[in-house]
Amino acid sequence: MAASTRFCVAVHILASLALQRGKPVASEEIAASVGTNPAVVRRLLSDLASAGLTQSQLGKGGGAMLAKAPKKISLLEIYRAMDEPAIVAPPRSMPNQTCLVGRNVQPALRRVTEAAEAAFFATLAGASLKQIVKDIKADSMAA
Amino acid sequence: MAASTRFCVAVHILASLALQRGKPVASEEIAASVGTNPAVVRRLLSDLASAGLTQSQLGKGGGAMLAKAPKKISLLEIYRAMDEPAIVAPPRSMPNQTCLVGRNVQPALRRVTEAAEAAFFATLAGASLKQIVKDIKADSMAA
DNA sequence: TATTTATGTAATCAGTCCTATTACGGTTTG
DNA sequence: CAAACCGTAATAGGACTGATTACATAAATA
Repeated sequence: MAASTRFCVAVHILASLALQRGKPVASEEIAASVGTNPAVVRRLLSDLASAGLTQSQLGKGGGAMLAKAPKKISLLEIYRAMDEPAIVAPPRSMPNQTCLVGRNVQPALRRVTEAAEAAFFATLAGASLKQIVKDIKADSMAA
Repeated sequence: MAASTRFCVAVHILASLALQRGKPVASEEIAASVGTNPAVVRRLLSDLASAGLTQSQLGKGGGAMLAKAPKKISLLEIYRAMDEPAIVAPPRSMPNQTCLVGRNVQPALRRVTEAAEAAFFATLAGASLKQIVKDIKADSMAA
């Protein structure tokens, strides 16, 4: 699978914005930190803005800014904004419905996987962008 | 992303074996229940055998069987046997190491994502193949 | 022993998704 | 009006999935 790296990059972007405290940051500047193309950053920023996490200022001197305080942005919100697919992907072809197992395995399994995904999300919900920013600063102190 | 469906299919396969109570089941028969190609089933079975969850009998009248009791097979073991990639994929290109954020975001983020993945795995570890089989039977009763 | 049935594995192919890149229209500042 | 910047679409290269075919090997059986 070519797994999506969007979530990690989105966190990187938001952390960069948080460290600028309201000053608009150009997509080109962010892209230089992430190590990717400005258009990629703008595309992610577009999704983050739709989710209400950022806002952009057009025109000269413009750029992206946080729309909420870092403390109020949970990692789950960021994850959701990326519209990632389910962690556990169901089979592509329909199982044989005339078979006892084929008819019932996937619903039975889904009950467990949904609980597991919920546990995953709950952990992300418990961490905020502020914590990430704090960790970034702490790492810089230690070095 | 073309997410992997291997885990769900593997559970389907193992549930089919569990319901046969030790009688070897041919890959063709399993494939008919799953709705896929026998070679796909054999490939998954190969991974499951490597993980010690199944064993195969070659030759005429052969097929696959469980190597352990359903009660002793957790969904986490099955998931691990599929060798799925990490749930949260790190960026492909290295962030700019001369930048405070670029240097430190990913390690900081990883601490949280590892905790989230651990929560996901813990839930899978708490469920066994036996439960799935029981649910399958229960569903058939209800219908 | 020859035949039949099955597994194990490799090779290939089409389809899908991801990221990078280019391009261009629209917006705001100066 | 010119410059800087965003928003979005289109395209291309790479990577991974699952389906399929093929074939060597192993075990049961007549």
